[in-house]
Amino acid sequence: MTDDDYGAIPEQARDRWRQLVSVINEARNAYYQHDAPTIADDEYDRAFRELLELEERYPQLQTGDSPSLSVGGRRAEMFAPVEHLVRMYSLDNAFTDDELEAWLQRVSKGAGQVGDFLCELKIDGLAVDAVYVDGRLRTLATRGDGRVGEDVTYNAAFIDAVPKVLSVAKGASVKQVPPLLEVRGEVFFPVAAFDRLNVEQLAMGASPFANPRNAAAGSLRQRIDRRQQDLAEAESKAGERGKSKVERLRKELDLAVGRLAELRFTVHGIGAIDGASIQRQSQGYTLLAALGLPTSERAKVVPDAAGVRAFIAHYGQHRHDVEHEIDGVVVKVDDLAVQAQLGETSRAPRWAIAYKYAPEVVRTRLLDIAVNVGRTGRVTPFAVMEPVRVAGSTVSMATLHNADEVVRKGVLIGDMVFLRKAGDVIPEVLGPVVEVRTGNERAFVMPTTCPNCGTALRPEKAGDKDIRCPNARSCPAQLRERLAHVGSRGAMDIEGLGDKSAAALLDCGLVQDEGDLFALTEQDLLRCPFFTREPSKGETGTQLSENAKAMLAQIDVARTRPLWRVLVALSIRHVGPTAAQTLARTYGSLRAIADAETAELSQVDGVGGVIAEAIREWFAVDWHRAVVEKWYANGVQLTEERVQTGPGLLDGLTIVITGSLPGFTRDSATAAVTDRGGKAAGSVSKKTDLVVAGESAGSKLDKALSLGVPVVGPDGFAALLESGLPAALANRTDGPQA
DNA sequence: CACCCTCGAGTTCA
DNA sequence: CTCGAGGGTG
Repeated sequence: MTDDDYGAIPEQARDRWRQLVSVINEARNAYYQHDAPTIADDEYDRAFRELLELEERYPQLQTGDSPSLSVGGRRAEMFAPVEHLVRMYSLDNAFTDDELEAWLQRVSKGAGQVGDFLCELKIDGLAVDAVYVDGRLRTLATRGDGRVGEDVTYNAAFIDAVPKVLSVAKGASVKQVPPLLEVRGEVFFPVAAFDRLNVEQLAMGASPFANPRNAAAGSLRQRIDRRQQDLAEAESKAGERGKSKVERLRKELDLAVGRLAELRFTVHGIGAIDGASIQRQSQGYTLLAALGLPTSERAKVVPDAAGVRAFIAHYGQHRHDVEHEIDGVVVKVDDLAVQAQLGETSRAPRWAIAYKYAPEVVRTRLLDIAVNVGRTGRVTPFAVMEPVRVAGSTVSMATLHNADEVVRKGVLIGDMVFLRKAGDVIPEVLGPVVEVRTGNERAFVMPTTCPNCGTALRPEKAGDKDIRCPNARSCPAQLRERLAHVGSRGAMDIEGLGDKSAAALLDCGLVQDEGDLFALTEQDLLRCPFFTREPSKGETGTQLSENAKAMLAQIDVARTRPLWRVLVALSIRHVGPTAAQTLARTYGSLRAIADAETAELSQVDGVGGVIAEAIREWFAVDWHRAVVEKWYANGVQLTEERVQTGPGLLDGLTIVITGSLPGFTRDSATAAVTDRGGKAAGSVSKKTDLVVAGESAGSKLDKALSLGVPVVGPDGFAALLESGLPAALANRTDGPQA
């Protein structure tokens, strides 16, 4: 039983097809009408390929308006599709050393004798396919989907680095030029040319290219033919008036051609070849070089896995000493017989891998610096950037902390900026690429009034770097953020109460502030479309959505949360989980804390004059006290039994937990420590007694090792909770020192 | 009064 | 993760 021809088409497939068609058509329109792609090329290719596959399976889908029927559609008008003689595979990636080792293992298992490896740099450029017939360039095409690419032969004429005619070098081992030769390589801009190009782009008022790959693709895609036609046309009917137009067109053509001339080309593979036989990949390179094709001087044959590691390590150190940008190293099994033995998967050869260097710094355009108002009124500038892929995800925003920080980083709005992921997670703007400044950039000016409520901003205290919106009572941003904070994991932990629902509750007028939260009823929520859904069969009237019901249930459960969570939820300045826990433990009720003298409060460990005063001031505000009263009236528990904890197993110990531990969440692991009288600190210092490192532990582990703080794994953590520090230390994983 | 250690706050993307 | 800033110690 097959789905072919007359089988029913699953609804999913039809939906997906519609989705793909709209993505593709949209991308084509954007590209041809505005010359500005909405999606990345590989995304387009992926969508197109998926469409073809889908239509192959369900031919009924291929209606007359499918983009697949106009192969490349309008794209074909630009650059005709070219089928590669031999399919161009993509390469599997290794992002970590472990993945590299796994590949080395697989290779040695899959082949009896692997022999040499060929290591080469992975150039950040555009993969192309060149076909030479009788030594003459017949076609140059982009990689496309690996089977079919776009014909850019016309432009190839202007790329000096791509040989148009091959000839045999004197003294070469080959006797003659092969009658048919298909080579693969990378077209790229050297870093210096790339920077110049971006300066040019900016001068023309166009966006700079984010990376050399985009620049190479953009340059290769230029309609040189059309520009030439336009120029010829203008010249033929050039009156006095048309003269400036001719000049302009000529200048543009020169620029476009000049760009192509700056492209470099490095070959790194053979597709089809007639009239020559080779046994090794490296031998192939020698042959190509002998024919006058540009091969990399940096490719190196190494005898074993150790050689591979050394090559990778070397260029990891000297990444930026090369004239082009490198995103990694390609490792290939050199022996073609072994390559054949290992074979290919459906998408990539098993005999090669692309090792990608890990910590990435990319460039992108700083479009704007906007400001955000947080729950405490703090005004934080953040960078709004052209979305760019860095270290595994697409980033478009990054915090800039405060106005001083913007000045310190020296970035201007409109700058090209360096961006990285700090700790591989949090995007961080490093600074501007000053070389490509045009003078059109403008400095960021910190607003003086709140963008949300218009209140004049001011620092809380003289000398503070942060400036704040003092309108805590009615600034919409602060209200929303505070409300969402009540629901957050560190506070009352109400699932379903986040930014979105907080905004909805306020917009619909269901709450005036966080005080009304615990009085919410089903009837209330029904008045707000955000929390409702259409009635299904058999129901009458608008219904509460499942999410809304769940949120109400969570709000109900939250009424009996421990006192410290209530304290955190109130957003009292400087009172976070740690201070709240000591306060709750010391006083046992919110009333006692509200009534305490500042002198008394500041005796509490971790609470000093500033925090004590902040607490007193908070409770002195009428509407703050009203919040507490409303919560109390609606059943929120404001006291807790002071559990007399006997001497704990971990009394006086400071433990830092990093990474993920099997069987624990971050919170439950810290709770396990504090329950036993220990202190679960957030950062490692000399005072740390023990670091518990779980899966994928990060910089804290490094810090511990450098400070000589003992480190244990999950086993050690179990021992710690069971029988204390000495038992845990028996499980040290950092190489115990005496 | 330095300094170091912590905490709080804001924050990104899938 | 990073910055700012409070708390505590020498």
